[in-house]
Amino acid sequence: MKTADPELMRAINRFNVLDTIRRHGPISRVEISERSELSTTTVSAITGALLDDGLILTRHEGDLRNAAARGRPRVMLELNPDAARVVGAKIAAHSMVFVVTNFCGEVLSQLILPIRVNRQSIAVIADLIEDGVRRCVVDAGLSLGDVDSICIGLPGVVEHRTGIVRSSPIFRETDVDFASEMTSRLNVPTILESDAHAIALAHHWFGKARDLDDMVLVSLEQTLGLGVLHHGQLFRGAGGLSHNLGDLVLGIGPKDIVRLSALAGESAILGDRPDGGGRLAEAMRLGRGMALAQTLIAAEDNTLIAAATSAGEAVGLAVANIVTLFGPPRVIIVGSSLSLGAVFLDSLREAYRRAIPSSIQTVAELVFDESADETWAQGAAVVALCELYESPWGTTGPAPAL
Amino acid sequence: MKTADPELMRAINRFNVLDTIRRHGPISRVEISERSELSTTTVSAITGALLDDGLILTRHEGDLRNAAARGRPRVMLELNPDAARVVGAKIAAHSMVFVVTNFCGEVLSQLILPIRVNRQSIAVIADLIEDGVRRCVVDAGLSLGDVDSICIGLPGVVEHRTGIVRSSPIFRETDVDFASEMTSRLNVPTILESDAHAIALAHHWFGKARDLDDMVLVSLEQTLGLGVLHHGQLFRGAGGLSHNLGDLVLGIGPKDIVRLSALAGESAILGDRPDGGGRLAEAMRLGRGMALAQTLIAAEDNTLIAAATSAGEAVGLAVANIVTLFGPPRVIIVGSSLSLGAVFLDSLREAYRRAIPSSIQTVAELVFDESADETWAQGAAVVALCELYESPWGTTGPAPAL
DNA sequence: CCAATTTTTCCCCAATGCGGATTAATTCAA
DNA sequence: TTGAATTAATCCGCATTGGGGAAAAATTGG
Repeated sequence: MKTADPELMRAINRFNVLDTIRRHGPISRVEISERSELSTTTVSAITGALLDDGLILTRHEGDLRNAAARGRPRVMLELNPDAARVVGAKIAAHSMVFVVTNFCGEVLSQLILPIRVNRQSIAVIADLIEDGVRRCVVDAGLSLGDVDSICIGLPGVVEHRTGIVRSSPIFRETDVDFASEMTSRLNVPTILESDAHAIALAHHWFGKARDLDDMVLVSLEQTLGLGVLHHGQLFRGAGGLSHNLGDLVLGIGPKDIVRLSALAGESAILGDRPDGGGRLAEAMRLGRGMALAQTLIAAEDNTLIAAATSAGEAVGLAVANIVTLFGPPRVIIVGSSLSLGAVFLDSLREAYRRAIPSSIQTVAELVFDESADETWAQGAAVVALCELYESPWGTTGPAPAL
Repeated sequence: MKTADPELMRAINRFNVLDTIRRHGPISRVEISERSELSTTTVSAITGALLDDGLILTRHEGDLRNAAARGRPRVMLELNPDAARVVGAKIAAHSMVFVVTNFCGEVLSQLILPIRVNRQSIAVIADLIEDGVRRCVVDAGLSLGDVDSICIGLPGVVEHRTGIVRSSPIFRETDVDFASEMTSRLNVPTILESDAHAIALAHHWFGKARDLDDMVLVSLEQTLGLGVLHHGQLFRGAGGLSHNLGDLVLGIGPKDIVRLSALAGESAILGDRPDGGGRLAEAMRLGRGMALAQTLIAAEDNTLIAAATSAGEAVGLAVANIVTLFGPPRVIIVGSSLSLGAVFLDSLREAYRRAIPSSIQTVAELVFDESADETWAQGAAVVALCELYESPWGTTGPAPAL
């Protein structure tokens, strides 16, 4: 258990104030005090320190109170966008996306590399990522020295705490200490996170969960991932494991176990087609599988429609089970499989409707979101920013260890 | 978000010290200091306050160091068993169990009432519980005034935070504010908890999870429940909901959804028998169903063996899915269904073995436990004690509000 | 009986958050 | 233009916390 010294107290309140400023745009000290339930004195002290550290800025306008406001006008505070820069990356089987963001999480530059990293050696993948990071940083008009932190989002089972990739569809090996590898290559603190966790946090900051501190996100990419937000924080299982949704068992067939990934994984939907496999296989290899599938479904490709339908059904059941376990007010479903379109979605919704127990029917709402590629990378950047927000920084406090 | 004042800091450290003393028996101040990473000065101050408050006792013996220990001997500290008394209750369909425990959670008296409360009105159930609590307290040689807190463990979906029973197989109504009802009846602070959460905490304090701060417990009673311990605390979903495992979907049949409760619920295993239903139905009504089932299985009742087998299979799959999601180091499985014996257990283990993904095959170990009835009630008592431990109490601090 | 050793406490310090008084910056009315 | 009213932000002093180092306490070994 963590010992509670004044330093911790400080860190907690400091983080709360900073987070309040981030969430509620330009905001006055009084309002921070109301929202955070800290006294105005304390807020003043903390914002003073944050100003000294250059993490926030004052702005003498934008007071939105009743125009007939008497008295001393409020000074609005907002994040200093230039207080830090981070790099976020999303590595998928057929593409890599990089973004550089400022302290607010706003994208300064982005780089999409449609490169197949699938099953390359670790060294090659690390090379490609290193290159992508460096290029994206240069595109933003910066150098690596200006970057405070890097976060790489990966599919699979990623141990955030230790920076080890337990297993990932894009790695041949397991238990790879990839965070250390990238940190020493780039000479910038680099952390890892599951791609599902990254996009979940992106939705909490910018997307469809801005208003919620509890929610669940299901990502349907090559790998099926899960992100659980609990009291505003990512719920990382014991030891910081991410969740690997594809391994969920949906039923037990006559001969073997039926897993979710076997019904709803990208390769399950698109692969193993008796006819016309050539084009689709080729598209899949290039990461364009879902786009082509959309076209084929529009052309009433019955094999594919059947696959999409059963995939939707499987995901609907899995989501219902997750809602049963976690009872979140909202479930956000993202990922490339959404582009399969109505066939998939209707099937998913219908299966969910049937599977969700009536007692919690109204608890959760389903939300679908087809995020752009860079949103995923932005999510990774947010993971990095979160750590910066919590770090001690600054002028005050005993050890400004940086 | 909670504001971090000195009071909170105090509360955290105080709780840590108290919890360390509870867990590690008679223990010296130095050792507390080592374990909690607080300075000896702070430990001394806190233990001083705890001694003043009468929550702990000194003992001038039992120093287990090297006998040839020089210097001032350590003074051992331990919980004061008489610092408080709580009542824990477990309400099931066919029986109620009450215990009175001391501050250590040791049972002072217990009362088992084999009464069917199933589907009685709320008022009648409340009457029965009130009576049970009063009797059990008297049995312990106490009066209600000596009781500091009461916790009632119930099957179903229980909102601990608000004290509302969302749905329970023993209640006809839903959304019952049962905590208020019992508090006003007994005039002692009364809280609720799901029975699965209660037994999970009991295992953390006294049972098979003493050594772990992360684990999952699956309870197989009339209702199928889940308790998740995360960093030493019960993981309560958003809003403090308990989990209702029985609603999990295991597959989708040709005509309808197949839920876990339909395969592994008590009534699913024992009910709907074409032959010999009379005796079993009668036994079930009296809550002796599982005991009789054990006998029948030993006598090679094939219908029942089949039911137990498929129930085990279903639970095995569900447990595998839960391990996939939470990745706990240990899963404890408890509940009356365990008494079905090897048929059930072997089937469960085999299904689990088949269903658990190979990547996390070694993460979790399965442990089975047939706890006595009073252990469940003791778990409820522990829930009550946990709240007492966290409450401010005492001589120090600004407001000794009691 | 004294030295050595170990535990526990005492004294003082730095840091924190808070309450009340004070200062700052503005609007409104005369 | 000036002063009163009003609201925001800060300053000062207080209580509380935990921590470090010195001192006291309680033993054992010679």
